[in-house]
Amino acid sequence: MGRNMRSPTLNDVARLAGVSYATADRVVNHRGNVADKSVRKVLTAVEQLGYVRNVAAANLSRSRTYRLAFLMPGGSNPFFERMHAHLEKAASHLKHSQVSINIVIVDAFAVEALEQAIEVVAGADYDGIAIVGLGNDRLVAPLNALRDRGTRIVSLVSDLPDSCREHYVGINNLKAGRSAARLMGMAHAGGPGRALVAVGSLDAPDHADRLQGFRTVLEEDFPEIEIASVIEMRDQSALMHRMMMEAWSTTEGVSAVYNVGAGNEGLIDALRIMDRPRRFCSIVHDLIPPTRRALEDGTLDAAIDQRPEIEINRALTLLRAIVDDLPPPPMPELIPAIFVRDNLPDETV
Amino acid sequence: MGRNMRSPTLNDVARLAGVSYATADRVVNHRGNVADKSVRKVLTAVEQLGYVRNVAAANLSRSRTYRLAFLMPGGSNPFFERMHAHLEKAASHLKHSQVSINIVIVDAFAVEALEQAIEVVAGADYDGIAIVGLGNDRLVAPLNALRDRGTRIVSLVSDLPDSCREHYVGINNLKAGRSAARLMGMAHAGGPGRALVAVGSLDAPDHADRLQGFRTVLEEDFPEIEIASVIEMRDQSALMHRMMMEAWSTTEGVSAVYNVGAGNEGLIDALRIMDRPRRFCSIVHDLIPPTRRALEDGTLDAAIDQRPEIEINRALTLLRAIVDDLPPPPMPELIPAIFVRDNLPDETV
DNA sequence: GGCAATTTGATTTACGTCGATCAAGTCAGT
DNA sequence: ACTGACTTGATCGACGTAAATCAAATTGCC
Repeated sequence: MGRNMRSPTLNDVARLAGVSYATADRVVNHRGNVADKSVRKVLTAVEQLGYVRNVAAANLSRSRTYRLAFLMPGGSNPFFERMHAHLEKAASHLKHSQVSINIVIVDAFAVEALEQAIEVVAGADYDGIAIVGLGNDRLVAPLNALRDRGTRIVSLVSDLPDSCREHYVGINNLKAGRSAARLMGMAHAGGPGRALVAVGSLDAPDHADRLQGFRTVLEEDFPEIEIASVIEMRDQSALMHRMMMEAWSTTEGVSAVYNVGAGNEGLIDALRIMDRPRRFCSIVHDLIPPTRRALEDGTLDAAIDQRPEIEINRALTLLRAIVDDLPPPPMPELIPAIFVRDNLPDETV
Repeated sequence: MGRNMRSPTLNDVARLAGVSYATADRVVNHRGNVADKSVRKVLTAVEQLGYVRNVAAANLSRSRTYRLAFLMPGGSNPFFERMHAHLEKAASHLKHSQVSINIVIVDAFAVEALEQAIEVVAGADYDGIAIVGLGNDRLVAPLNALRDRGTRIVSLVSDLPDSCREHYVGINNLKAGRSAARLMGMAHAGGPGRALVAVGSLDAPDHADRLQGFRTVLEEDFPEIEIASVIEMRDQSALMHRMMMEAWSTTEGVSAVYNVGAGNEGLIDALRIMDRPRRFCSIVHDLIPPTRRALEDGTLDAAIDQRPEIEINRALTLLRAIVDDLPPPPMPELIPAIFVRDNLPDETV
């Protein structure tokens, strides 16, 4: 523990290894054409000194810029709008750290569109990309091609096939669904109940996971709560409104509602009209302006949220780290956040 | 939006301003001895080009090292143990970004000890420090002295007097207490209830805030739930156990328990012994091994957590940013996390 | 108009790395 | 011992900034 612990430089390594700077450089930068004996000497010296290359100096030297792209759904989805907004903010902040970020809009749920987008970015020589993924095998080939051209890949919100990305930035949707069920169970205080469940698409792995988690916990721990019906709609707010009203009028004794996917606006409007009993529990996903307002006025009891801003930040730190060939900084697991009326963030979300 | 938008250098600024590099440097680095006219010309050019100095190059040039210190309670508190553990991890990761971190252990709740510690670090010429604060005016003078010596200050977990720090990294404890009440209310499903509340010290502003938030929500939204008694103990686990058993046997119809502070081990042991009714709600703060186990086996219903690892990470990014005189990156508000049995992180916490 | 003080320009070194180049060295096989 | 292939050493010029020096130019003041 010396006083002025200057970190060792590559020069120090070369000197200790008894080789020239050039040779040490050849080793650490994998330039090849080095005798095994020298490689060993250099690696030993690296180990011994605890040398890590000074990334700032390295990037300065090669005037490195981080060229990143984010492939994600756009348009009318308020969740992704929130994500975009934060990404823009982060991008303008990082502009002065030589990071440039392109946002590539992709149609939601559409494998072909995503496949196509991947091929487009493959031509643009990005250093790293973040993809809101789909668990479809058609993506494996183009993604591997991308990787072979030197582009690093992380998946965001929804995972890709394991082999295609270096990290997944998102929550465990099984846990999210389980948590919803737990809250709903708590809200029934041991009493019986009937729940209406709405889901965007059961093809989407995240929705399927949530529903499965939800089911499991109800069965295991709250058998007196029954799932009256699972309504599938492709995140359509208007459809949600209609079907919810219908289910409400045709189903007896509904005590709870859980929306696995999007389309919360329609659900909330329906809830406001419905003549709910005093003990009624409604749980949705994603904190967006309508759900926030509904939490505040008591129409909703809880919203499970992924904290998309945090996910964006993580994706960015991760991408920068892996582009630099550095181990990612220690970060605790992303947790499905449970929002109630009282722990909402101050900023208008 | 040109193709290869190289960021402008100080040389570009100087050229545009019609002065020499040396003069531009004098302006941006506040070295003085520059005519007002030149200052204005340079600043205009900076604005016009959107120049921001290349921090990597700057730090390389002056071989900058970030000397940071964390002043926080140590010893037997499992919450701070968790915090320490993560800080060590982060420190060893950042060692190779020229960041050195010293942890200074301070007695919890002790103003004199904190005051003394601040004076000690004042002699060590740190670039920045993070302090688990106390809202005491005795700290104002030494903290200002510190700041005048060029040390940047952020408060962590518990705030300092406003004027003494540049940022506060921590949750809003009012929201935390309110959330606890909301969950407890939900768990009573409109029925009546009596709650036992335990608190570490009402002098600690965070505990006081939590209790006040808790009270407010119960009064406003769940008037049928009554606070049977508020037991104050200085986070003593054994005392907690004893007093909880006593309160339990002397109070009729207790339906819920809320622990505002530490000492959860004692509470959990008591809960396990107590013959609780089927619908019973227990809520605590801080996810630590005992509370995690208690959530898993159903002894506890919810734990409100600050995510200390995230707080550490934020404090570190913030400190680095302000030491570099840069605006901090956009980060969403820290939210009291609600943990139930089902959204616990995988890692053993 | 002249002296001193202030302001400016020009230039240099250093920071640690990358990506080159070029000459010199080693070694195997013939 | 000679060729050709591989291996090494030495060195150089970026990258953008900090920090310093010294000489030159511009000011203010009487």
